[in-house]
Amino acid sequence: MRTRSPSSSIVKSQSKALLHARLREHGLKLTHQRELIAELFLRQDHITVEDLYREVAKKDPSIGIITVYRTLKLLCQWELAQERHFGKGKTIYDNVAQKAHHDHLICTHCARIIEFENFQIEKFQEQVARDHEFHITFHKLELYGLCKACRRDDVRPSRRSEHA
Amino acid sequence: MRTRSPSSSIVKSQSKALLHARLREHGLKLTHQRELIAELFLRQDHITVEDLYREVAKKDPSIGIITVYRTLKLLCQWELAQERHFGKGKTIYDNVAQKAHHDHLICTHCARIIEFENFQIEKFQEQVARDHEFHITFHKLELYGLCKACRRDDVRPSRRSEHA
DNA sequence: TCGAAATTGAATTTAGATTTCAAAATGAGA
DNA sequence: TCTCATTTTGAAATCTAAATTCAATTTCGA
Ligand SMILES: [Mn+2]
Ligand SMILES: [Mn+2]
Ligand SMILES: [Zn+2]
Ligand SMILES: [Zn+2]
Repeated sequence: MRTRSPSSSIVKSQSKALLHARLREHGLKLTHQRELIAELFLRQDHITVEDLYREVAKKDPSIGIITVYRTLKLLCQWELAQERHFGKGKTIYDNVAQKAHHDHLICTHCARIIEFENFQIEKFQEQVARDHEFHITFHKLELYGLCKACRRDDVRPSRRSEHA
Repeated sequence: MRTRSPSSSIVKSQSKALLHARLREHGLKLTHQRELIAELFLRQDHITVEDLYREVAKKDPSIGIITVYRTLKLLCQWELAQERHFGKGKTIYDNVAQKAHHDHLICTHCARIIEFENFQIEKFQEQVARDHEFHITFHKLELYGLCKACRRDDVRPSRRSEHA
């Protein structure tokens, strides 16, 4: 992980300004729903619609999950978010507002997601593409397995079940 | 692509023997539905349930798509098939009966899938894992872009629409 | 403040996949 | 070859994530 999310109050003011700017650019309206959803989304790294909806509902239970879907779609269009499909489950939205391209290590035991980038891998990807006269526009590299914490747990099988 | 599917008649007899052996091992019954579905599946590289169902229906329209789902699930359990989720669309079933691990180049224009393997990339993946004290159990590397044919077409925009 | 235009939330729909269940088939043993 | 317990099948129903529809509400520039 290269970038760390800045402190909550900075995120809050920055994300509000960012959101307002993007909305104006596109002739869209600033609603309190969009404001809250974007603020909570931009405060974290990776989240599902369901989980973000739950967070949103804590602050304003009148907001519908469908508005969460729609707001995340907007954030994707503006490249503040990116859809990810790890495993076969629900879509995970990656907060890429302060991040460059990166790939992921995904723990199949506790669902932790670790970000990384490796330029050597990317160079060999280009080599593979050249060999096949292929032109890469984007790529996904996902490494699944056990994170540091879950590897430790593995030697104590009794603790396995306390993980998601 | 390292392995090429052998000629149809060899595949047919081989796949029937293979299927029969696996079914016996697991105390399951050899039905003509399973025989046809497996034979047609093992004859190609990558296919969706829908497309395989269409192939099956040409030979025996009485077979239900649900049996195609169920048979592919069996083939996956026996590691003759593997589910892949390219893009966000339907599941693609990869015929891995004669293949070792490999990754994919996916053309976003014509949907062509090219298989490759690159040991240097895999080595750097292990390096990344070591850096994060992570233990990789499996991975996915997908390179999206334009294949050789579609790059050529791109300089003649009028031909674009003839592709899927 | 007004009012056109955008946005919202609930209900409905879609799409892919899974589950349920009665009828049909398979195949081991007689 | 016949019997019959067990497995398998196909259709329909169900499930889940996500998209669409639409009347009511909100936003924001004039
Ligand atoms: Mn990420
Ligand atoms: Mn493949
Ligand atoms: Zn873990
Ligand atoms: Zn192509």
